[in-house]
Amino acid sequence: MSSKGKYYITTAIAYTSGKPHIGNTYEIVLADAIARYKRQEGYEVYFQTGTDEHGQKIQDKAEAAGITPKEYVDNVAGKVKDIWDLMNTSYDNFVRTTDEDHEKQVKKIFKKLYDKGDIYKGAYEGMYCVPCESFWTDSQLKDGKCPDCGGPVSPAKEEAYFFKMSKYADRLIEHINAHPEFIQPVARKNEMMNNFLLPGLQDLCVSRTSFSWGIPVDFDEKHVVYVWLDALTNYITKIGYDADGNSTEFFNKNWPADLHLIGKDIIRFHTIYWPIFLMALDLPLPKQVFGHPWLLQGNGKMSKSKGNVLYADELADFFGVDAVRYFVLHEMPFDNDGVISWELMVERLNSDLANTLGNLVNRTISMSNKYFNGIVRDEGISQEVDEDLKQIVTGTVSKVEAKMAELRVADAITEVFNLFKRCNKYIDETTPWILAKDEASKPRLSTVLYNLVESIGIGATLLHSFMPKTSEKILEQLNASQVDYDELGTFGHYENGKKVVEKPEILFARLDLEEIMKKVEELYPSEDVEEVKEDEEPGIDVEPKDEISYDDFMKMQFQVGKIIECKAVEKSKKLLCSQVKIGSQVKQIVSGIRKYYAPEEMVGKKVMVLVNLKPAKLAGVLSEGMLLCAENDKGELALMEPDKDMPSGAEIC
RNA sequence: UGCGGGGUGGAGCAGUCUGGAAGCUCGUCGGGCUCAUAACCCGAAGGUCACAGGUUCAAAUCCUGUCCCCGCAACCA
Repeated sequence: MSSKGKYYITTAIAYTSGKPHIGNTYEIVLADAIARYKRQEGYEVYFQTGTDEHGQKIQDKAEAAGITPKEYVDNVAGKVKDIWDLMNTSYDNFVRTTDEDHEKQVKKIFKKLYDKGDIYKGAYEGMYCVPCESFWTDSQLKDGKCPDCGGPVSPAKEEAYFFKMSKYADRLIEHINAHPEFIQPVARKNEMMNNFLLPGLQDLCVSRTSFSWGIPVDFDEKHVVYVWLDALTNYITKIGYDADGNSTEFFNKNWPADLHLIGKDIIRFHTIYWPIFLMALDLPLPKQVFGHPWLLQGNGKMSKSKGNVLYADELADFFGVDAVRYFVLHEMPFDNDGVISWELMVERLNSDLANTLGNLVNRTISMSNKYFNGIVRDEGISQEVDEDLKQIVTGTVSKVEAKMAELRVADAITEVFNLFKRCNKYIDETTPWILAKDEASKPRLSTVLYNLVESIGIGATLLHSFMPKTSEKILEQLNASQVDYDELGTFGHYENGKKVVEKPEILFARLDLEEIMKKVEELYPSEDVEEVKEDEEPGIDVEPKDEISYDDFMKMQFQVGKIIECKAVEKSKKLLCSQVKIGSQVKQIVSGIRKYYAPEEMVGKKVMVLVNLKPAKLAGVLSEGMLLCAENDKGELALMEPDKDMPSGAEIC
């Protein structure tokens, strides 16, 4: 097979702040499916992935763990790589932003852009919180205090380097308009244009002095290169780019990238900042950036604090690697977030993998053994019904190809499974068990089984990009080899007279949902705490605050307030504005409880009020106090009402 | 409130750009079959395509307005 040219594909590099969950893993599997398919098609594929290892967060985490940042990222990068390997992903290069060659080039790139005048030294201005070492804009401040720690902030300036984004904006707008395929899915294009490009780009801060775990700016060592210029450049540095003009042959061959596969949250950085960096370096832009949707967990977003994070390795323990690959590849909508849960996994595995595919292979091999001792031979006794089968089977490759060209991987898999479904139907149409009863129809039966084996062989070949191990297992059992890609549109590759394996191996055993759920609960005992309602309430823990003195406590005035009027704040989704009678006076208090209380039901309630809180405006409405609420771990709120009736104004102490 | 996404048979989605017989998967019900992992095959029920106007011979699709949901952002004192 002659080469169709090069294909350079990358994933985003994973941030090494912790072990990647199934949502992160989805990206590498998706990239792998595309890479494998392109290879099968005959492209010379280069597939790069890796880890992003600098930044404050990592420095902090390492410090907390009492190890050096490098030790910390070595550990996490190892975990990332282990999961990528477990998922059987065929990357060619696993890069790390702490690699020496990368760091060297980033320094050079920074210098080059500085010399060119695209990077200039300026100052980052804003309100600064000393303990948090963070800058905040006025709008980020909470009541004039640091939103993180609530401490005081003061105006400050931090010296920083900036990149002149605006200089290249027009060129980028032109490029995006001229290349509608550049940003995928297309809907994202308008988002980028309307939100960022057309209103005018702000210069981007590309250095920091507030932490040290990064690549130093080599002509100004107290600065480190800030994330994007460090991370994005891996796409060029790690294939041989040299800022001094001595880039390798390999780089010249592979750049520009054919596809950057990334999450939808970082589309902006890949379709605006990255192209502009490349323009500044006089390099061509990547051909396509695809921002894939998110994989979410059934009951809400995956989050570590909720303890409902799914990890690829745990899923693989239950279902096997290829089943997990199948799920994430097939169940993700093209431009909508997808959902994963144990229940859905079991359902897909049973209906698609066990029933449709596994059972098909199993029954075909069983029949071959039963009727012909495993020998597969086309006796040339064709009937009309064969034609439709052959047409579907040989037509699948072009359908898959069309879907893959649009990166619609889920649809491509569906096409492959349609082939298998057609085979199941063919068995019913030809009723081999009836043919077997009559010696005279044995030749026909032989042809039927040949057609099945051949069809499954073609299907298994097409399945290889998505489920490589399963594909190999099927071919092994058929005693067949992969059909050459260019031959997939024709029928009759299986060599007459070959023998399938004697005992078919179950590819995917049907699973019992209840059993799986039982095991899941054993694995996550914390989860069934929620299930057991009858038992004593587990209670929740919150972040402890610093001890306060009795004087501190006495500074706060709590009173019973009676809500005499309440309405929704129009400009807001969350806020209610209440008139609260406290003794003889009436205060207006705004609270973010609209989700839990209707304005009508608020009226008449007697609630606990923090009275002497400094008034502030919320959504433009003045609020002169705070209605106190209890909050559970889901963030649901409940007002505090006195246990016995108390007059408004009664002090709470 | 701003930006974005969405509202299509019980569930999850496609179809909307480029109007032209409402489709897929799962589930449910009925039937068939027995080679196979209680699987496979066939059939059926079930939808005012959020709502209201408009354009058109024709609208899920185009235009106008409204309602609801989700994410992000601002305010959740």
